[in-house]
Amino acid sequence: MRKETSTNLENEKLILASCGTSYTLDLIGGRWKPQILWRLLLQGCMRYSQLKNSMPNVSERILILQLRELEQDMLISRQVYPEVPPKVEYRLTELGLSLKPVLCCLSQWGDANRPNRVVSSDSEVLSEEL
Amino acid sequence: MRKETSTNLENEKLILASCGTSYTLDLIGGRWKPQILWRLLLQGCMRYSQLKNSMPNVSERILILQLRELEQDMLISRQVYPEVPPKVEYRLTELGLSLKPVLCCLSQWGDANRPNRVVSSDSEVLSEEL
DNA sequence: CGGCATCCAATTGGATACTG
DNA sequence: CAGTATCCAATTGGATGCCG
Repeated sequence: MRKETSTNLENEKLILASCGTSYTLDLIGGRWKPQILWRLLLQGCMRYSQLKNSMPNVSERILILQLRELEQDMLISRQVYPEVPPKVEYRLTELGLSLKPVLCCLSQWGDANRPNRVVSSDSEVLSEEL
Repeated sequence: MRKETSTNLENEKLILASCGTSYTLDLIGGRWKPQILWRLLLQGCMRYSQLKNSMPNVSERILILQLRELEQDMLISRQVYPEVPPKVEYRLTELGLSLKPVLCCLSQWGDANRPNRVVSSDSEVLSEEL
């Protein structure tokens, strides 16, 4: 006979919740993934060189690795144009686009609770638009 | 004279957004932090041994490190009772409690989009993952 | 009971140079 | 233009043992 039925229920809930949370964090928690995802969210579509030039603090290898992971996780798509010079475009997939409210949620909490945060009106504008 | 005013605005927005997102992820993105946070969210208050016994897959050192980080980031509080044997209780701070909607958001997206996810009440399958 | 110290393995991050 | 390859540093994760 099992005691603590309600505790077991609580346990199942937290296991489910923490699993889902960890899964999401695994996908978007990479060092540069938020920046990549936000750029693609706001720009819609970007070439590799655009991404690279807009993120000067990340080395090419790391950027490629992050892009490959996002691609394997089906969050972004990579389209190669077979021309010379080469042209590769990245954009969010449907799954990636579905992350929008999640990213928005994370951004808002972080912006609200980050010390020494920027208090200007840009953040509110951002919150409205997203 | 600056060209591309809209592009600059876009740039500011994404910087703000990705900064806030990265900040939040830095706080909750630790390997075991989702589990800890969810436990404290659902249980309200837990002793160290409770946490440890409920998370058999994490070593003590790592668990302590994660708890220390959460404490330094003001997400959880650590209360020591000066008695013998020692007694230490962990609970969420107000800031930690404010993460609830964020964690819910992450959990829901992960649960909805995780492949091979548990669709019904299979507690056995879940037990394996913890 | 609730840790900390030590030591080690694994993963991740990164600078640089080179290529089809 | 859009990457690879190589090599190396840093961070993280973890098992074990000891302590007040």
